[in-house]
Amino acid sequence: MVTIIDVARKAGVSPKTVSNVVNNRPVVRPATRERVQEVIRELEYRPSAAARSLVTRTRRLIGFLLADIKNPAYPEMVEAIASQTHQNGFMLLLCNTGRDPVEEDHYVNLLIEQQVDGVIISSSGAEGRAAGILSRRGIQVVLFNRHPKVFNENYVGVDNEGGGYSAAGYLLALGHTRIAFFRGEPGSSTSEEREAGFRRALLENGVPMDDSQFIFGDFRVGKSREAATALLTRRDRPTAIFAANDVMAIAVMDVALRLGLRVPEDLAVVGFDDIPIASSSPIGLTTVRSDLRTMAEEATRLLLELVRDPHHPGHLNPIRKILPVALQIRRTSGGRVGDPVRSPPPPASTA
Amino acid sequence: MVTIIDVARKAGVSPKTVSNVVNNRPVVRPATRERVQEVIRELEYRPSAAARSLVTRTRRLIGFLLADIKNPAYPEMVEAIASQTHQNGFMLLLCNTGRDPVEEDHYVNLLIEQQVDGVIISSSGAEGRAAGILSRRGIQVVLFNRHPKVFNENYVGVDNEGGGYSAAGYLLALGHTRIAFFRGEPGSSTSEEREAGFRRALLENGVPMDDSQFIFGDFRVGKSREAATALLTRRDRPTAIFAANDVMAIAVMDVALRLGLRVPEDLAVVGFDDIPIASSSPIGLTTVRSDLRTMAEEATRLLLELVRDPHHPGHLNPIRKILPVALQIRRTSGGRVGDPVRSPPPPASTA
DNA sequence: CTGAAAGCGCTAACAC
DNA sequence: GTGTTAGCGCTTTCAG
Repeated sequence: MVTIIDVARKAGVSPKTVSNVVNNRPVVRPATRERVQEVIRELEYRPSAAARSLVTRTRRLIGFLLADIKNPAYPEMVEAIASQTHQNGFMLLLCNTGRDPVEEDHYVNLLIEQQVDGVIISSSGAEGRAAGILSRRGIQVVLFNRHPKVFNENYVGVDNEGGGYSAAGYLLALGHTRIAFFRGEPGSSTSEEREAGFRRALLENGVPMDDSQFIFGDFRVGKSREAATALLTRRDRPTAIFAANDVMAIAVMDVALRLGLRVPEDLAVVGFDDIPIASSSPIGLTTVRSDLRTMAEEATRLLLELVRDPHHPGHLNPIRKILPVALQIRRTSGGRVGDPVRSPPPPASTA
Repeated sequence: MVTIIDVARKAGVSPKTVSNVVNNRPVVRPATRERVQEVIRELEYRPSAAARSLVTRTRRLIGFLLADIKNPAYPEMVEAIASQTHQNGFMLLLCNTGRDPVEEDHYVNLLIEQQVDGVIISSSGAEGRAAGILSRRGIQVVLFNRHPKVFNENYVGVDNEGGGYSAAGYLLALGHTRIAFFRGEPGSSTSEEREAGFRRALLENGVPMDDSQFIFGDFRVGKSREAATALLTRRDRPTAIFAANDVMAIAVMDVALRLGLRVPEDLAVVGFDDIPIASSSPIGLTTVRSDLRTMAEEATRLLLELVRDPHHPGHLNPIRKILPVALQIRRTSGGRVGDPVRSPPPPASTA
């Protein structure tokens, strides 16, 4: 392995000078810098991150602790986080907990051992242990997208309550009164806030609710399909479903179609997130759009600021940044209930 | 920060003993081990990965260099890779190049500086520079899913040629003769191999081909939509399209529907990968299924073996593991060309 | 089985 | 501007 000493020797300077060159410190005479860089190129010298961080106590490493990368909402966010951390010279450690608290703890330990500079947390733990453990170790933390029941860390998310409210409001305006709500995992703040908005809309409109219309879908396909099947084969099945995320909404559509129900004529479906596939015409999902990319960028920017600036206000007073959402009306929400059935969707429209 | 010395002092042993305990070396007397572990818990000691790897020269870090995490085929694979690396005590550095060679080079440099133990490479560079640079540095490398034109590294992939052959064969058997092929990015081995299989099928069946039926879709939605629009508005538009991946196939469906074409009656569509959404009933995409999870697991296992075992045969004779694929017939490929139009898909079947 | 000393590759602090 | 010295936290010899 080529070390800084080898470079120094060959360039006829001290190791410190090489270090100064590598770190772009402007104290080196141009001629010297040039010579050193030449030797670096020749020897293909690459500084050891381990050695460097042992002394600087900064690893240039960011962790991303997330619940489930298979949720199609994530890749967009991962890309944004990756690209921004990379631009700033940091590398990204991906920690996919699979919603397993044991895995999460293991990841937290590894992140501490790696002495990462900061962690973006978007995992499930309703108790929020990870954030606490990490920040007590002096590791910067930003809660992202979801948050524990009570928390005192910086947080970037979207207006879930408002989104739930406008989705439900829209379905009510279309004349629906039997609307089911598809929950995510228990304890998930996103699901609970979306449900809160949903409930507020129904309450304000004097539409009665009962427990049977609140279903657990678990944010994933498998469980959602079971739950949807049970719901849609009931005699008093709802005329509309608002799912706490798009994955579940699409699972509901899937089940409905297989049961011979037409979407939206027999069942209106609304989701949340606006994942990429939602806008494709075979799906055409009406959904609450959250700007996943912007949210990810905001969170990353905030984290990097916290890492770099020890006097950042976020160190004293946790910042809570809530981004707006917007209802995207597409095909699956249909028209007014009781309207004459409109011309079917594209596949048959040319028949 | 609490160091190994603090623990040693408090436990009344030498640092070496603490080290032995931490690394589960069976040379410590149980009583001593117990006492040390107690102190570790009390002090919340976590060994510094930086310090450790400075001396052991192993970072317990794996890099994953990939072209575009937004391709829905990736999350499944990322999950498999992440879970397996994690189980083995490694962390995963995610390097999303966005198909940009400059970014790729930058990532390669960072991976070298981090002295990662190994890298799974699934990025675009047709020249395969990354793999060469890394392995010359003694970093283990496994090519994954795609590969450069010429290469001499371990490789895990699927039978793209065979998949292309059976997809095309199936469309031919249905009576199609005007079949377009949607290419991925130029130079991508997956796209080229799939095309090769497609061509072989047409050749063997004596179906003439001309350049106009080979279209660049670039593996992404935007470009694919443009290309599909151009193709489908031609007077002699094809009756079937085989896309080099599912994302492009769905983009084609999307465009077709918007143009008022029925899928599959007016246009049969076949994809490649079998991404999760492909099997949902609103999509129902006929596609060549590759077992993404198994492929990812094989690649990770091979890489970890190479990292751990300096005598692994893969160090001498590069291993090439090609996994089988299987055609998944669903809705979008339709029935025989010229057959009386069958009853439309579920949405209208109850009308 | 445990302890002492050396050193991994780098940078911070201080000389010059 | 540049060189020298010390030491980051750990593991690896090698003694005991």
